[in-house]
Amino acid sequence: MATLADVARRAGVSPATASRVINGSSKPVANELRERVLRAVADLRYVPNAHAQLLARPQRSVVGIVVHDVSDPYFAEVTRGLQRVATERGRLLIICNSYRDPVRELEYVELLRGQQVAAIVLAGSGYHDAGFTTLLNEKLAAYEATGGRVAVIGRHDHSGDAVMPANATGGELIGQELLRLGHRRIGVIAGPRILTTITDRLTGLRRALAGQGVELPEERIRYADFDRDGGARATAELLATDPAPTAIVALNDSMAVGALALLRARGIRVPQDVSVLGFDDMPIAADVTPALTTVRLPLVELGVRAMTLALDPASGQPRVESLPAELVRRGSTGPAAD
Amino acid sequence: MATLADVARRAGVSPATASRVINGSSKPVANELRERVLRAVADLRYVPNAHAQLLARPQRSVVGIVVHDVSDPYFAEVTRGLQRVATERGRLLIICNSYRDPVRELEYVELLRGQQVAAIVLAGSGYHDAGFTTLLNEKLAAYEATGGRVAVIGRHDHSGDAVMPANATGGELIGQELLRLGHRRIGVIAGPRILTTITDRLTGLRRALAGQGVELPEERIRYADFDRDGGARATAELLATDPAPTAIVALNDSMAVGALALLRARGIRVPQDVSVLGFDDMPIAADVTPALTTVRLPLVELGVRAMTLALDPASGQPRVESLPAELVRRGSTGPAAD
DNA sequence: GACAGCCAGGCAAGCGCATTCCTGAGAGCG
DNA sequence: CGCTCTCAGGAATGCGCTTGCCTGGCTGTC
Repeated sequence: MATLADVARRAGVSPATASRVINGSSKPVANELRERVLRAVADLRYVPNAHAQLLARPQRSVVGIVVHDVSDPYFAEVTRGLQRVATERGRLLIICNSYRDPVRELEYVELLRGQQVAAIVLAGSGYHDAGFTTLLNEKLAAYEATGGRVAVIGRHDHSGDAVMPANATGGELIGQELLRLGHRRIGVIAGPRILTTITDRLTGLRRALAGQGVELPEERIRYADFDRDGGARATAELLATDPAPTAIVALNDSMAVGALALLRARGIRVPQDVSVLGFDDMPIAADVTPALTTVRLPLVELGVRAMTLALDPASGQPRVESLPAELVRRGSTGPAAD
Repeated sequence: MATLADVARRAGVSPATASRVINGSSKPVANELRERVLRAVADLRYVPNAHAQLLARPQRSVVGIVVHDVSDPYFAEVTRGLQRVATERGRLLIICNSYRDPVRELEYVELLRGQQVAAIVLAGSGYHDAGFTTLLNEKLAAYEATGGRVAVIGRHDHSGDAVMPANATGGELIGQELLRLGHRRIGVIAGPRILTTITDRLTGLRRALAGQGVELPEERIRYADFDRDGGARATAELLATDPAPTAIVALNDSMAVGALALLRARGIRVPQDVSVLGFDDMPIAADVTPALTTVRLPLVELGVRAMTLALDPASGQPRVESLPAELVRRGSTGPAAD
């Protein structure tokens, strides 16, 4: 790799001068020298060593984000928002997938810290694990103590800047809609127990139902993998309960799609025999059949806000922005069967 | 940020010793000193400055990938494969989205080069743009000249290691299936004209059809945005041609989903009135209604192979691996209407 | 008891760059 | 013509770290 010194030698100038013309320093350089340097840069295909630059002048321009899984549509959308703002502001993005593994999440925070990133955005649910939370906050605090910025999306486990989707409210909206349609036997596909997002959504749902005296017994809650197949499996289990639920609530859309697929395979009609509801309103939700009734979360906006928070100068106290949830009625829900 | 020197001072040793215990150097260090250093590291929450490390010992451990758009399901899957291998081998991944902009792609290659990444993987279609191709190859060559490794997925514009999905074969498979079902008036939703992937798929399709004397006139090919809405718009245009096509081939699944949505909105039955075919077999393809007949590309495998190629030591000559395409028949296709 | 051999740990160089400080040459003025 | 002021460009330093090399104290052997 060609170095600054190579460029300088070829141009017949000192490295200092070469550096100045390459960086457009305020210090004036004679036109002839400038051109010689530029030509040498082109000839040598010189690209500055970013590590050396960062060592010499520690300005942090990279932002790290830790998401559960970019290929999950939820995070794909959130990431799109994060990316948009980062790019607009000329920041490079390092995307790390934790695959919902708290240990890996911790490792990535450490790694990002070593990379001297300007900010870290943690996107996705927190974990019900006090030990983990303590450790995470310690690491985050150490990072912030050195000027690093942190923003989180949808998690309670960090007390700094955060943008929060209305998970509980979304749960309530679903509960109200179910009651309106006369459902009282409700099955829930809940995703991994360890995620706080799940608890939040479940709590909202429970609250709404309890208002009308409807219970959510533990046997009608299935903790499944957060994807399509997890949803299908959980649906099969719920159908095996007796009496079977008249409505199935999946706590994200991927699992709802799995539920739809299994019901179709079993010849069970949606919504005539059973209603299905999702959560998130991921892009494909309107395109499955029947189209999915779900709770819309402003996914891209979550990312946009979080990155904005992370990149704006730190304010004295933590800023928490709440983003609304909204019920989207589509074809997968109808009046209770009995 | 605490530095190595801080740690050394606190432990009462030299920076050299501290470095050695932290890196687990082969050189032995007395147990007592080792413990003192470890304690200092913990107390100070010391994390080595990755840039300084990379400067001092230029071992490149991060890999950069440039994709068109991670939130596109196609690339989400490919990225999953890339990520898997990178993680297994302990490499950090920098993901850059070019959003199908050649200029941005060039910029990212440059940036990744400056980051001293060990390898660059370019995923996604090349461009019909000779100027761009030349520039790209120049930059890539300069990068490889300094020991950088390059692998590409599904593009012809670089002569090094590559893994190629069978785009043309996939097009042929679709053509054959169409002929088998008796379709002769075929509309194509083609995605951006500038992408070589589109041309490849189109060429295969044309070849199969030409075998039976079926033509693909230019007015039945719509060059649309590569997403759902682009597919819907293009479908509306194709329906306006007279006589309307009996089958619509979308050159990726997202556009096919858009086609399905528009047809449903217009009350046109699939496959009775018109057949619809997609390309890629993205995860959701089986869950739309009717389920999408499409060409399956081993998306995750593409990523796995490419990253493997990129991380394995360079061989003398370029290695090109071809991955097969396979037709997946589902509910969206049927015999021609007339 | 003296010397060779060995090993833990420190010293210092250098990775590639930005930047401060200094030098030397030219311009301007008396 | 000589002096001072100005400014372009170069020398040198340091960012945080790794590592080759050297030192000093120890053990072992004859």
